[in-house]
Amino acid sequence: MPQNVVPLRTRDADRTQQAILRAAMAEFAELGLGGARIDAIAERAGVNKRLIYYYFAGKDELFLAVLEQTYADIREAERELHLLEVQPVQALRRLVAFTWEHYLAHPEFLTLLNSENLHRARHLKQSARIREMNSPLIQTLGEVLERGRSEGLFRGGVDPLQLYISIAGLAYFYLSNNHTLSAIFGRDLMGTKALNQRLSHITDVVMGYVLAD
Amino acid sequence: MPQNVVPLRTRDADRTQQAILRAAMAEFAELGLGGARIDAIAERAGVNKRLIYYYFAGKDELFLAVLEQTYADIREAERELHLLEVQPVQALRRLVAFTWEHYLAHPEFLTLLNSENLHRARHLKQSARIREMNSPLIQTLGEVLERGRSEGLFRGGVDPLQLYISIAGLAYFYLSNNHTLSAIFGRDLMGTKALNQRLSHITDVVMGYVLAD
DNA sequence: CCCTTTATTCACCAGACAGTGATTTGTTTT
DNA sequence: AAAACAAATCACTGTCTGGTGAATAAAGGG
Repeated sequence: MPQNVVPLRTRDADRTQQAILRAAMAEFAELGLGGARIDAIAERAGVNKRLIYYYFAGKDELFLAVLEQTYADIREAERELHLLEVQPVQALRRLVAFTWEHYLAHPEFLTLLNSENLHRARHLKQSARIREMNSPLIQTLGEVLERGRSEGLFRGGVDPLQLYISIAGLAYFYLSNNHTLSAIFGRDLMGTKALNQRLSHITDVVMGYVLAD
Repeated sequence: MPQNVVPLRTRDADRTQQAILRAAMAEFAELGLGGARIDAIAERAGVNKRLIYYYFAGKDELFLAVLEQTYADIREAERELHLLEVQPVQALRRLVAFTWEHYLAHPEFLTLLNSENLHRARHLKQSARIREMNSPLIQTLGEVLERGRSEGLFRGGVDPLQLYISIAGLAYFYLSNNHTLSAIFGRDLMGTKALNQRLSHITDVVMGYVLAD
């Protein structure tokens, strides 16, 4: 019987680090940076607490590692968009739907960002890695807008960063604040039908703004 | 010399409670519910810590009291809008500007809401007071939209709640996430010029969507 | 002026929490 | 198989933190 080339190991630095990172992401997303507990992360990961300090220096460094991982995931997904390979109108619709669906599928991203903003982005500002991951999305969106304008489809003078922030905000606020919104307005916002209506509304808002009259 | 009708008192339940509430609002807004410290609130308020437990039962109850105060303030401000006394187009522009300016002037509202949503609105859900403060704004907005439609100015089929959430989201996301956004995109978002551009953009987005072609 | 009520202070606690030095145990190298 | 290294465990700590029981002092009423 041939032995595995990579034998099952009882100790595995990679596996342990991944377990810590995943556990930390869940803990930070649920409770925020302030509410998260290092002991809880260790328990979630099934790992001795000391290892968190062995692989990551401390709580703040661990939080930054989680943020970096989350941004890497989003950049990875953005790369699959291929906005320049379709018509401008379709490209914009695709960007709206992608943003909506990504936030919907990754609610932890929303709460992690909220935490980081509460702390005035002090972790992000220290991160060279995230600055290197600089997204080409804004520039791509600028090209889409310019192409649509030259074809007479879109209005001119649209700042791509403003539009990007608007698309994100239209999705983000609804999903991030759904608990207080539905508590106050007494309407279910997270059912399948409501979610579809929201995506449809967001798309209408964005297209209504961008399309030439 | 006539004695003051309301003499200067060294003890004053009202004044103490207000001081605690204000201090708590600042502390919760800066650090979130998890990061806020009762001792720090007592110190900010210049009040013995024990009084926090005397007037408010505990940390969670104090947080709820702050939330209720914040909502009361916003309802108060909304009452000054008089959306039904002006033309539909002007009414909508006024609502957009009001929302933007209120968030800008009250950044604590944004972080308090983020905290409450992190906790799945568990404080708000317990609050009878906030449910009583039910905002007539959505209904008013519905009337504005209907009036505009009947005059042929606005498109039909606009859900007032969806639109309200969109207006809020367009303002909220930009202001609440400005730290991470400017860290990532390397652009100042909080200068006077940038803020004016944002309000202008938001207004364009909303009007572009609502106005009939 | 005393008595009741209410606002405020004081001293304290039990558990939680981030972080660490020393040690053991498994894996790889020689 | 022994030495060298890396991964994981153990035992512990100083401080912080939300919360509380009891004492004290000011206001107000009769």
